[in-house]
Amino acid sequence: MLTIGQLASYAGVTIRAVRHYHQVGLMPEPERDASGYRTYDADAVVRLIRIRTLAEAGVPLARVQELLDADAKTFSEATAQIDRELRAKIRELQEHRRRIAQLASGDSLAVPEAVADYLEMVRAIGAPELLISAERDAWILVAARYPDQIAAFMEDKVRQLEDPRVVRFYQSISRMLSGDEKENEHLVPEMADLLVEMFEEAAASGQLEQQDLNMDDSAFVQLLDSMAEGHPMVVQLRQLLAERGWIGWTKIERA
Amino acid sequence: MLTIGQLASYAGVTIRAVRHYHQVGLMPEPERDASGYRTYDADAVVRLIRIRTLAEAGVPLARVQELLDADAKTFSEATAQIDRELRAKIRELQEHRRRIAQLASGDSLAVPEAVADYLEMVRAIGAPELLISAERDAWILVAARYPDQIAAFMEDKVRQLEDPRVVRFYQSISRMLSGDEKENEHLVPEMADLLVEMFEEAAASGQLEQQDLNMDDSAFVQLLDSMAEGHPMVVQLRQLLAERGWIGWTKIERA
DNA sequence: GCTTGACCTTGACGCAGCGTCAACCCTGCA
DNA sequence: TGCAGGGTTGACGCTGCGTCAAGGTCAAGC
Repeated sequence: MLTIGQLASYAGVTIRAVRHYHQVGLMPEPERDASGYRTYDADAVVRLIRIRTLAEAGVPLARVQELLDADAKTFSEATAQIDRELRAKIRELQEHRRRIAQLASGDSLAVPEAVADYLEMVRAIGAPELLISAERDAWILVAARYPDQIAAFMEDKVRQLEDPRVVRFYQSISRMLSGDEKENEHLVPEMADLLVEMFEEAAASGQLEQQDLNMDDSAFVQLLDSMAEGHPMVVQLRQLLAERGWIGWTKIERA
Repeated sequence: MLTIGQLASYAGVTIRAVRHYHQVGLMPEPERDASGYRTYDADAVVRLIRIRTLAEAGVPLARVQELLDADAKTFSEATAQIDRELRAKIRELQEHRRRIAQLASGDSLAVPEAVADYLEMVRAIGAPELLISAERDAWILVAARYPDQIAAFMEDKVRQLEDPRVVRFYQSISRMLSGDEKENEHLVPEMADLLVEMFEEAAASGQLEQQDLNMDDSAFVQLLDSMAEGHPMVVQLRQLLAERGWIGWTKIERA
């Protein structure tokens, strides 16, 4: 007769594993000796080795029993099923590897490549890092909300950068952030004028209606607005724009 | 301001996941409104999306924090590390697939191929299934105890099958199991004679000493003996062998 | 006969990442 | 005012054991 330790060592498993198999009903609890020790015979070793063999092949414990007393047909069906599950897990992990590799190579966490490219252009024209980082956050939101449209949005934004006034606008922001208060008193109204000029053009060419189609979720627009309003400059600008008849920020509308 | 449901839906995760992230400290618990509801802002959405992005790439939650505020170098080291872990898991699963395939194709659970081949030969010479199944169990034990030597053991056993007396011995067992009591009274002493004859030869050619080298674990020998003693025929045979000066079963010795 | 160390016992938490009740409160709309 | 559809905390479930904790038991050496 064997103790649990001898059983476990003959079968090449841990004592804890044996007790676990008792607990889940894979092996019946054996007789106890006078002092309460479990006593095993050779058949228990054989059964335990069979269990171990299946477990080491990736068979979930919950299905080991069914495989142990399966006929050839049932057995091969079950192994085929388990193999499918193993393949699925492997595919999942490979997908993880793909994503990890993308993150490692990619510019910045959680933004699609198109956004990263756009942000690089914005940086190139001299926008401050503070703004770039704020834009990145905003576009992360947009990309999560409209994953299919983010590429089109970025095309639009890149085209807008061709307008020298847009470039001037970003550069003004840069000057504002590094400059002193006094200078900013000129700057902000100038920027408002610039924006109004562009808004009028956009309205004339029908671009404002296109905006309506894209940004149909007003709660989401409010959310993006709320991010921008973290900066006093935006608040100030929106005030001036409102005086000139334009409201909104993420989504621009005539008052 | 957002509720937890809105936050979760913007970020594309479940409410339960958000609460879990609070619990493990990945996201700080936000302010509550008058009625105890959690209230979130846009930054929370951004943070949550970043977390989701990492989690979906297979980064363990415990390391997400560290990756979120890592510089480029730390980040790439960490992702390399995680990729190694993913590869290791994939290898493990592939090993499981290999084993499952072996089991599916193999003759019988948990026996090495050499044993399965030997058992097939035993079956071919007309041994009864009961004995084959008992032999299989015994060899499962031996293979687990001496994995490196099992192939050599099988070579020995296959060679033994070339002796016509061994074949006759197995066939006698077959007759015994199917025959009636009266006939067995002759059979068992005959079998004992046959065994003694072979033992004497083995002793003369020095094969018994080789046995000593292989079976050095006396507790294990006892274990195997105990399996055989499940059958009254073995008990009877051992009695007769003992009278003729031979003791043991798994390991044969002169009295 | 006593100590020592190795082995046995049960019980319970821990791990990863949430899913899924349960039982109850809050809010907005008809 | 009632109801549907949010929200809240709390706790168990899943997988396969590892790892304490707090003992009782056994064999061996003194």
